[in-house]
Amino acid sequence: MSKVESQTSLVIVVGPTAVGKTEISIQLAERLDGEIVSADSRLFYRGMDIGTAKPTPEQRSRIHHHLIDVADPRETWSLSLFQRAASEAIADIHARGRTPFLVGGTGQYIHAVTRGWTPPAAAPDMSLRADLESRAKYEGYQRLYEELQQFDPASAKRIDPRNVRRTIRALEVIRLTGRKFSDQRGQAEGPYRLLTIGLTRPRPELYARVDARIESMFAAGLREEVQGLLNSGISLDLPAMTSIGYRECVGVLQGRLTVEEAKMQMRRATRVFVRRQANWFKLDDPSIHWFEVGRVQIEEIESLIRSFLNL
RNA sequence: GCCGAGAUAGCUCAGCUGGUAGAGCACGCGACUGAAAAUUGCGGUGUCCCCAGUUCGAUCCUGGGUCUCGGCA
Repeated sequence: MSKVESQTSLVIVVGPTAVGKTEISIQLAERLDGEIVSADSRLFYRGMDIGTAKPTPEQRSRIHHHLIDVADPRETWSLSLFQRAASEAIADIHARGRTPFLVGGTGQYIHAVTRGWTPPAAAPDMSLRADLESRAKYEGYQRLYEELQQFDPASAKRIDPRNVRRTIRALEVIRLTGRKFSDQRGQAEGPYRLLTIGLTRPRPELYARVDARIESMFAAGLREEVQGLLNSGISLDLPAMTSIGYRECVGVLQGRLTVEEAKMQMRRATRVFVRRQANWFKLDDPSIHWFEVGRVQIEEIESLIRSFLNL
């Protein structure tokens, strides 16, 4: 068996939020006997459906989706957990003779899978983080950063001094493992044979879709969904509750924001999000096959995938 | 109609009795290896409402206009 034949073929579908990934990827999976592995840091969580624009039950009945609704919102899922679960799901789909599609908007997670990242194995230590956070607050972020410079200059060079989050993570790994953070983050040969489909739309069109989607989220009961989470006693500083739409609705429910203000903040935050997502997948990346949604026929993408899969 | 206040970046506004401008947000670009829809770095934005005058020089001073917002009729 040649190396190529022994490698699992993986189709990636990327693109900004609201571009139309969900529907297009389902159609492609239907035509190509595929299953979808979600690469989205918010779709893990059960009970967060409206604000995350999760694929609907109807959509999910058409195609098997993996890594959706796999966690309680009170849990914290992470890059490493995702990476492991995604590899398993892909292997499982492949073993059953079907085609895995990795679809989602969380660029970091997709790179971790496709580029064979090996993140440092030290699991998050919340009390250590809280400790370091309070030091950053009372002694200043400079102190933490100086500490990082001292113990791991290579990491310090790659992290902005004021980026307390990343500084803390690096210090955490050093503290927990006794080794430098920079020595532990690796990148292996990616384990898959890849075809990356990028979906795009002109920014103004995308922004208009975002605005419309925000309206329909409220119409569909976003506030009630958030109220339900609050009723369950969820803590507001969990990652799940930092999601766009959720934090703003909390503001409304606590009387800090009007609905109009919340919508405006959501529009802004989502547009910023769109731009930041674009940092992970560039239009001039030669390894990505870009298609403008609305101007491309699904058959065109399908036939590209077919030839990749040798069908 | 009268009396006040104002007109500066896409928006909200700052601008020391004159030397052609600035902050937040927005917008654009970048970083990211167990919080990533998180966190964070960098960068443009302009007939300083119009016309005249004073001045070597007006966003700033003077006069006139236009418009906006208050208050009183």
